[in-house]
Amino acid sequence: MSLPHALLTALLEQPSTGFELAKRFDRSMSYYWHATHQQIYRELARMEKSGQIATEESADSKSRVKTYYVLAAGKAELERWVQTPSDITPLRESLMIKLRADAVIGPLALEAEVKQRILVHQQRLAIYQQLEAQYFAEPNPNREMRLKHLILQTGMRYEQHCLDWSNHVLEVLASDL
Amino acid sequence: MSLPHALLTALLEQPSTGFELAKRFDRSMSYYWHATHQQIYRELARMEKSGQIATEESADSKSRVKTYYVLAAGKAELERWVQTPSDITPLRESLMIKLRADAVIGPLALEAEVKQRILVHQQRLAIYQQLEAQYFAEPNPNREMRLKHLILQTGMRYEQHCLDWSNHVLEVLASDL
DNA sequence: CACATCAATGCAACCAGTTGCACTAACTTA
DNA sequence: TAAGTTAGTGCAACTGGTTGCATTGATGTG
Repeated sequence: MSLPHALLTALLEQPSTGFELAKRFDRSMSYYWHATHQQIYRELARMEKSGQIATEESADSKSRVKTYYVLAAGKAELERWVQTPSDITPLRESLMIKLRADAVIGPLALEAEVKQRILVHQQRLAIYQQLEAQYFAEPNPNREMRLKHLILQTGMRYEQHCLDWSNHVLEVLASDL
Repeated sequence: MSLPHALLTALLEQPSTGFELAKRFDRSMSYYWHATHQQIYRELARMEKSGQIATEESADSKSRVKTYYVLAAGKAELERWVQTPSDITPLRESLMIKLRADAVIGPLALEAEVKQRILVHQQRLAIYQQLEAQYFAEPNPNREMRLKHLILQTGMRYEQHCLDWSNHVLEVLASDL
């Protein structure tokens, strides 16, 4: 289970409220680990109970806003987890099932869905390219920035992979007419 | 939710018992849609109740073995589903979280896990190549075989993509010493 | 001032996936 | 023939993820 560790990482970068975390997740992690705000709040409550994180007392006490930060136990847990190999997350790709169904019970007009995906992957790629230009223009980045750049490039590689594949599928489907 | 439709597809190819389905899933679908035998049995029971599949009466009635086959309603449902675009399944890649954690709290010896993954991807690729030689040697395949070959090639492309990426990560991590 | 919108947190119910165990029937081998 | 393995089905309990809704306070606008 990786969500708590993703949250620990995000909180180490920047102590935040649940709401801010949810937003940052959407922006910076949602393409390789998705979480809803509900999951995030539940997980934060659990982690607080187990002593991995704590809330900063807000200046005016009437506010409900909780800013979480990581305790030593939380950082230790993150280090432990990072160094424990985890299983490869199994793929879940419904389009493959559809392709197989199409193979078995005849042409079912999958082109439309593949074309739709091409648009989505192109959009994501464009967003990544923009992020890259925005955050990774620095000529001599430090280790942290080099690794974060690597993560972004991973996303770009993946989207490009999906694009290439989608175009290939369109060719194969077209050759079947 | 794709599991019922994956099962419908598999049952259209070949009426089977739950046990056989579980085995075939492991062999032919597990790399893009994983399911445990528990899920499969539960789902088969649901689909029987809703009239999409039925069980063949076994010759000697004392056997508990149930061979399922697809009813017209099941095939119709599969066709309907294939033609309804589904959302792209969000990625869940814990190694990315580990990389990000490594970027934030310093080197944590990720090389070992990446090297382990390289072995796994190589093994999978080897299995796929063997399957390709075994089932797709035919010079002029029909539409069904062309599409099934495409699905297998998708798996091979994906594993190759993961291999290339893993090697790239090793390089980046090594350049950080 | 009333109304809308956004920031922020959370409950409750549900659904999907996992784990562990238990059972029966057939076949296999010491 | 007793013990072990494999085929085959399934229950129960749990965890993780999703959906829908409710609440509160602040800020903005006709």
